[in-house]
Amino acid sequence: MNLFERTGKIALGSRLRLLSSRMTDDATKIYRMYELELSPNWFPVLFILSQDGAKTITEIAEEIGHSQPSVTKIVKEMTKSALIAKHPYAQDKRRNMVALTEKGMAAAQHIIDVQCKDVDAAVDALLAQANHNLWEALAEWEFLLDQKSLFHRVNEQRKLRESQKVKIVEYSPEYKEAFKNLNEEWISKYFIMEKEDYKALDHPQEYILEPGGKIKVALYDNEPVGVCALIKMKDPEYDFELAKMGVSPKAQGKSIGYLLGKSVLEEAKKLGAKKLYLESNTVLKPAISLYQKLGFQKVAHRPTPYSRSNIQMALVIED
Amino acid sequence: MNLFERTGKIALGSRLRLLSSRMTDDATKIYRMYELELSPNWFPVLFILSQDGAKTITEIAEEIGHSQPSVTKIVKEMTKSALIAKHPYAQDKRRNMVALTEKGMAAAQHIIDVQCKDVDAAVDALLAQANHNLWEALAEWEFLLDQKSLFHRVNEQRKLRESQKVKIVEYSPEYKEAFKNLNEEWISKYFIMEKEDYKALDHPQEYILEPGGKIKVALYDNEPVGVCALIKMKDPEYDFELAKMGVSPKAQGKSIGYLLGKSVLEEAKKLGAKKLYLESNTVLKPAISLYQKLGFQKVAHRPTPYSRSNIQMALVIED
DNA sequence: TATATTTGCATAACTAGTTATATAAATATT
DNA sequence: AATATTTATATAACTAGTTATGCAAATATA
Repeated sequence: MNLFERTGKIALGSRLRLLSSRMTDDATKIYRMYELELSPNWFPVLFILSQDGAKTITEIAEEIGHSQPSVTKIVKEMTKSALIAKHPYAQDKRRNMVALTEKGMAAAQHIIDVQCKDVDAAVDALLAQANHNLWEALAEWEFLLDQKSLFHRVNEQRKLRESQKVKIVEYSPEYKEAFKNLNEEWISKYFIMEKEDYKALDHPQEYILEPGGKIKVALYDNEPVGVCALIKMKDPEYDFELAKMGVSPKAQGKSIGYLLGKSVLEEAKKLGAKKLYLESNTVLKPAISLYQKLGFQKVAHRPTPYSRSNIQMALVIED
Repeated sequence: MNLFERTGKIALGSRLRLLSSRMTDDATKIYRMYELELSPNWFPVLFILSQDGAKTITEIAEEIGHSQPSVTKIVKEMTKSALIAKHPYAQDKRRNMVALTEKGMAAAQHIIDVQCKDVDAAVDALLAQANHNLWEALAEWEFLLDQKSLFHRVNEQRKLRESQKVKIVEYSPEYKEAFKNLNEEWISKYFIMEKEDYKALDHPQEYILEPGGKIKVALYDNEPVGVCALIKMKDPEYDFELAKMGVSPKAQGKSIGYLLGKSVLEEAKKLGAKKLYLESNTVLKPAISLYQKLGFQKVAHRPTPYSRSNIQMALVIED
């Protein structure tokens, strides 16, 4: 069986490279057949100059999707072959206006009138023989990858898979140590532990659960890797505070924060909460964006026992 | 507008290269994300060794479609990373059996079990979003190009286009010189001019046309570039001999010989001929294959006035 | 107006492959 | 058995691009 059928889609890059090198090799032969003394890789530059007239090297590079040094090199070669001439640009001495010479124009005209037509016809005949249109498929991929890169897409898949291995469970005393450690880790990394922290982390039973709050624990391979608390508030406006969310840096990239948040939100809904509150600090950018993703929005400042808090957010729970 | 839409299919190679380099760049990032210390271009070697066990460098190169030096290089790098070990092969000291180490096996297993799955899922999702299936299209192109290369296909188109500029016309005295020159050119290149040649080439009117034969001339840009004669035979078996076919080397690659042959065959049919004959020499390989393409088949030797003739062919004209 | 930043281009060093060629071992031929 | 050819691998030189970096000119900013 074909290598690519065996490896699967992961070899798509290789497969494209192989086909493209095959085409490039044939291109060399094709150019030789038409007896124009030019190298196939000059074509994009030749074409763009024949259509758009004089251009700077940087403009050409942008237009044809090459790097600037690549165009510099091609222009140098084409200048040597007298297809191109450089014209200094009075208004801006850094720029070199690059334009086709008479010979260059003639070559471009010939290649466009004759060679392109033959190649077009040959490729069209090939496309007609195939069930799946390669040309259109390439255009679609360019478009889709512009919107979201392959890296981005693979990363999403990875997260999805990893997050399926994460289990969110109810707090029980066996997680007491994890609850403290996972929070202490980030708090002492960015700030310092405060009195209020010790109260809640050392005595979750008394300070969180008994007053009517909840704690959720994220397990990965049965190890606790994330925690999040829902703390009952004595406030006419808010029912609960989302707090003490900590995720192990070792377990990042598995959407654990999101899964914990979602689970806590569900819990709040079950408990009949109407509005949730949280406090954070703007240096914790990933946390803030997670809160936004969960639906929290910034609210005006209100008194807080934590000195690290410089942003407050709220979420209205919908039915 | 997109460059590729402007240039047309001639830039297919460029388009493939650009997409493949985009994929390769992302592949580097993807490999980094999975924190396996391996380079994406090692993958085909890693994969094939994990599936097929030990192999020589040349075997791997063949399997994955790379050149042997490319595999030598990859194997060297992978050996340095302790993924691969070389085992001398007792029966043949030139060979190096290359196999994965424990570490290599583990890396392969991980990449196949985890990374490939994520990439597969991401690519499948992409393919599902597109109307034209890139993966299938690539497979089809590989198959179609195996059958006939792009160069071959473009050459066919060029010939087709060029041959449309060729006009086949009836002989008239203005072409007398061309008739002689075009034949003398090839005869004196491969053989020497014989008495019979001078008779026919110096006096086409008397020796060919008046006895009931025909001469056709191929014009390109209104210049005679090819000639072919149909000579009446005094033979119970054959009606005409196809002879004195000459095409200018400058006008090759335009299917002129074929067009002349077809035209002469049509003429013979009009004249009620049942069977045609020709004599040639096996050194003239393109001519022999042209005659075969026209339908002529080799027949047993019969007396001939030409010393250069070492093959005889015949064609039965169908109604 | 002096200074900092940005821009356009050239150059160097790198990448991932290629073809051409050298060398030694194995195999075929005389 | 000696010699010629083929095969397996290594190495060198090339290709067509890339990124990184430096320099000078132009533009923005203090």
